[in-house]
Amino acid sequence: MFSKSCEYAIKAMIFIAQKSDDQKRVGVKEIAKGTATPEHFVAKILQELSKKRLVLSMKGPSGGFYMTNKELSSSISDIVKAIDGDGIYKDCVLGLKLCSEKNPCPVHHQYVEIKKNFLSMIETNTIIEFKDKLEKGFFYLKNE
Amino acid sequence: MFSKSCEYAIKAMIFIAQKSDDQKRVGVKEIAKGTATPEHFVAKILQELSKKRLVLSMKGPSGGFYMTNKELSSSISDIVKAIDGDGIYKDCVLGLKLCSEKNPCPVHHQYVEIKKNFLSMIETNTIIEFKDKLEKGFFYLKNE
DNA sequence: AAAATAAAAGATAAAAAACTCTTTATATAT
DNA sequence: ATATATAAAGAGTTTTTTATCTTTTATTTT
Repeated sequence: MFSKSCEYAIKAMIFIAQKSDDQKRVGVKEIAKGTATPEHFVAKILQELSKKRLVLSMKGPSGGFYMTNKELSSSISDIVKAIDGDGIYKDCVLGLKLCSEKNPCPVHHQYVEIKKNFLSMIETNTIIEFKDKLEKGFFYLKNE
Repeated sequence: MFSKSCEYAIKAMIFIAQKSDDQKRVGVKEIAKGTATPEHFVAKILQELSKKRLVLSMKGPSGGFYMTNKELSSSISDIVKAIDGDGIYKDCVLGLKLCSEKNPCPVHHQYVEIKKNFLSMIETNTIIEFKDKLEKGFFYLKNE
């Protein structure tokens, strides 16, 4: 579904949302440990997220990654598009190059509906909601 | 979503269903050309499908790949499981190792419903239906 | 200003996926 | 029987993804 990079990006962003605020930042080591991701690899991904302004960062002592309300309002979809691109939006599920409404693959019409729900899911779920729900104990992130 | 191998497998099986019957078989070259897939690569995948009895094959002159009613009743899901494994059935969409009903990731409950519809789609769509529908002109396969 | 800390950048390496080529085995047709 | 056609098997190669390591740059603290 999503690439490993993308999965790591989502987990890292949720983790940063938990642990940081305007005052407090989280370092790569802590993020890697807290999300069970390879440290150097997740560092690379964080660079990318930072460059695209999905997370903020500060160098130096007491530096690290953090998010403000703006970044916290990112959806899963925003992260997916930043890391994996928009393939999930436009590619045919069977991999046909020219599949479309006018030239549909055998499952195109059925898939349209399913995709709509899936995209809606990743678009409406934002990081800040995860943070809120997690704090209320509705969900668990660190389960691996 | 699916690997390239899996996409090629699905296309190849639909193509074989179109072009072959008990008497007539299709060769790798024709399959590759008819599905716009790399010849040697799709040959490899056909070996796998043949070993797992999703398609039948005969060596020698007038040999090639073919399917009987039994093979024609395979679903997309059968092909996916044969080539990509059952990850799509059991893996967490966010990549969490221990995500489950009891220990759900933030989108688990929403995804359950979407996944149900998706799996239903790939389980109920069988190769023989594609063949029938294609012959009736409802769909187009070779559009790339 | 100097030292320390932490991300950014860049280079490298390992693993997996995608793809190609060559040889072998098997069936058919002559 | 022999020649031929075709899939099976196996051994590469290339590309992409995943992962690691090193150096540089920016910031803070002392």
